[in-house]
Amino acid sequence: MARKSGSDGKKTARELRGAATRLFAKYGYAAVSMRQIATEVGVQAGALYLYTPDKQTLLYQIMDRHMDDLLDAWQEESAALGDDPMAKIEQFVRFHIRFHLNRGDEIFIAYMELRNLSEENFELIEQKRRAYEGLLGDILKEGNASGRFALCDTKLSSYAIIAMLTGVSTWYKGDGRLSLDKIEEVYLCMVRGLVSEGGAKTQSSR
Amino acid sequence: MARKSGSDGKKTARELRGAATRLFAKYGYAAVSMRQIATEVGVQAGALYLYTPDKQTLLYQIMDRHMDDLLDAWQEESAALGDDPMAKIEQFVRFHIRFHLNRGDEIFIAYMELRNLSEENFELIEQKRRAYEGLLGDILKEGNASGRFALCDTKLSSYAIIAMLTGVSTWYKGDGRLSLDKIEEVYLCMVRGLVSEGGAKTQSSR
DNA sequence: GTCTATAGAAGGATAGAC
DNA sequence: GTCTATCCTTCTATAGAC
Repeated sequence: MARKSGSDGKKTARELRGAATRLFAKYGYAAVSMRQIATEVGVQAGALYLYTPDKQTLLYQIMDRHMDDLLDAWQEESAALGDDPMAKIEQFVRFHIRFHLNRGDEIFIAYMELRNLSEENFELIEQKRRAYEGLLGDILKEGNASGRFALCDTKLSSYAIIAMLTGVSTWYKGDGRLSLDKIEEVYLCMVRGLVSEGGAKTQSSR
Repeated sequence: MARKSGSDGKKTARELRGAATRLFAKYGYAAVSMRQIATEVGVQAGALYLYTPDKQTLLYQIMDRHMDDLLDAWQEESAALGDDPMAKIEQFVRFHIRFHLNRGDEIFIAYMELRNLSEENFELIEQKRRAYEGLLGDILKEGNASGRFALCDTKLSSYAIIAMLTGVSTWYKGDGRLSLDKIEEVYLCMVRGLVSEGGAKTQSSR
């Protein structure tokens, strides 16, 4: 793999993924052409195929890498946590908001472009998506079983929490009236209300 | 406007909107071709342009009609309501879930294809979308002002509630373990938890 | 490693026959 | 009101020069 001076394959590959991520998020996978991506990267369209076999694989790799990052980051973040379900869910809320706000483009793609994955690729991503949702589901189950939570419904509570947390990405603009800390605090407050329905309020450590 | 027997313009126009709605929801606006739509309708591609000036207008009309239906339906549904914010929000929750589950395709389009609207069309739709979200916002403001609710944050609560309610569309399949009634009940329960945080629980009339 | 050139398919939209 | 035929553009992906 001889390399000319002045060119850098690794860098171009990175820029390709970056450009594709930005453009897919902004205009949608189907609406973005390889030519557009090439222009953004600063190379000719044909040159892209040195770095990806096709457009579909480009989409899949963006989503797959995102899911891996997400799952790995939670592994790391949750390692030091004890057994208290309330502490766990608070950590999860903070984690989800923070992680997702830092990656607006990837999130958008992850939620909008599932249907543009090939059948096989969809299955692979869907599996990881379910694994992530299962993390929250497990916390809720534990909390409900131990009596720490009083859920309206375990499964639906997990859907509702994921939906409201992910929804932050749809309106958050870094320049608003609310700091990231304040947003986390408000969502913690709301999630506490959700998991404690019908029972005594448990004030957390925050 | 002479018309041959055996053909029916009104009917074809209706079928065009129906086919476009189904296909846009399933594959995405950008990924669907006019030829595909024509095949679904059962006419030739050229014939579509008797009923719509272009593809963009087709998308806009689907979304605009949907928003009008939504706003009109709430007008009707809320007309008989009194002043109690808790009664209002319960009605809103039921209404939103029921309305949206009956129109999975339109919802999907309304939330996924905003970015494929032209700039002017986007503004028009966005205006109606904000009007709808404002309905919930007003209920929350009233409830908070009267002390009936104890919200973590008025604006964010409305975002969170809309997000969790709309999220139902993403997992609901008419054949699941949960009936529509049960789903409404669970979401009512969760929303009560959300609006009553930190204060005494108010048991509603259900 | 990137370029130009191009194959080959498909797209939106229009014209004119019937 | 619908058809066939077609214009013109754009697309993904490949071939081969440098």
